[in-house]
Amino acid sequence: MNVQTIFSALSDPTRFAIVEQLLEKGDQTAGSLAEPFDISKPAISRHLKVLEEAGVIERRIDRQFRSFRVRPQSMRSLDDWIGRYRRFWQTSFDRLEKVLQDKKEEENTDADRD
Amino acid sequence: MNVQTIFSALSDPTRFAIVEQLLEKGDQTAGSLAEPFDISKPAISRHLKVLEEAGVIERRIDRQFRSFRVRPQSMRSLDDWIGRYRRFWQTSFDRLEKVLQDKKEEENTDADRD
DNA sequence: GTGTTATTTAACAAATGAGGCAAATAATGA
DNA sequence: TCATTATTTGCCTCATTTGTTAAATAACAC
Repeated sequence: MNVQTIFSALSDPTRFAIVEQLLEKGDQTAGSLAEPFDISKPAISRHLKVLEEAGVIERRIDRQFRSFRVRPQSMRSLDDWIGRYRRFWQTSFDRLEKVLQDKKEEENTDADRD
Repeated sequence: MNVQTIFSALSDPTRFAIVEQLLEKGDQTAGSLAEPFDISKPAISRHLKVLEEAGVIERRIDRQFRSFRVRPQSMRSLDDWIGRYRRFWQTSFDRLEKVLQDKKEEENTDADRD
C-alpha cells in the first residue's frame, strides 16, 4: 500500500469528501455518492476509479447491489506512516512548544526593556 | 489547519519525499533538500513554497542560517483526522477480514466445483 | 562596497487533471 | 429478449501544475 499514492488520491476535494462520506456513513453506491456534488456522474465515476486504483476504496458487487467502501488497510497505512514519524514530530512538537515559549518570554522581556 | 490542503501538499512525490526527509533528518536548507533530486533549484523552491503555504513546513531564519522544518501541528492534524475515523475503519477492518476470509473460502469452493 | 554563494521570481512550454456531453456497457426486471 | 436504470468510456476543452532557463534578490565574507 503506497502512502504517497494515497495522498495523491485524497488531494482532490471531491475525492476527499467522498472518502469522508464513506467513512461516516458506510458503504454507498456510486449514485448516492454523486448526489451531494454539483458535478456529473461521469466525473464522480472517474474519481471513484482513482480512489479505487490507489487502494483507498473498493468496489463491492454483491448480488444486485454494487457499492463502494473504504479499504481499512489504506487508513491503516496512513496511520502507520504518521506513526512511524510520531516520535520525531511529537518530540519536536514538545521541544518547539518550549522554544516558542522561551522565545516569547524573551521577546516580552526585551520589549519591556525598550 | 486544513487537512485536505495537507493532502494536496503531500500529493506530489517530490514534496512527499522532502517532507519525509525533514521528518527523518530534521531541519535542512533549501539547498540540501534539493540535492537528492534531479530537478532544478527553482522547482524545489516552489515545492517548498507550496508546503509552506499548506502549513506543512515552515521557514526558519535564524541568524546566518535559513532552513526548513516540518510543522508538527500539520502532522498532528493528519493524525487527528485519521483518529477521528479510527473506530469506523478499525472495526470495519476486523469485520472485513472475516467477510473476505469467508468469501475467499466460498470462491475456492466454487472454483473447485467448476 | 565587491565578489560569491544561496534562493527566489519571472516568463514560458509541456504535462496533467478535472469537468462536460454523448455514446457504450452493465445489471435488473418485465 | 427488450426496456429501463445505473455506471463507465471516449473525446474534447479549459485550468492548473510542474519543470526549465535567465535574471533578480538576499545573505555573507572580504
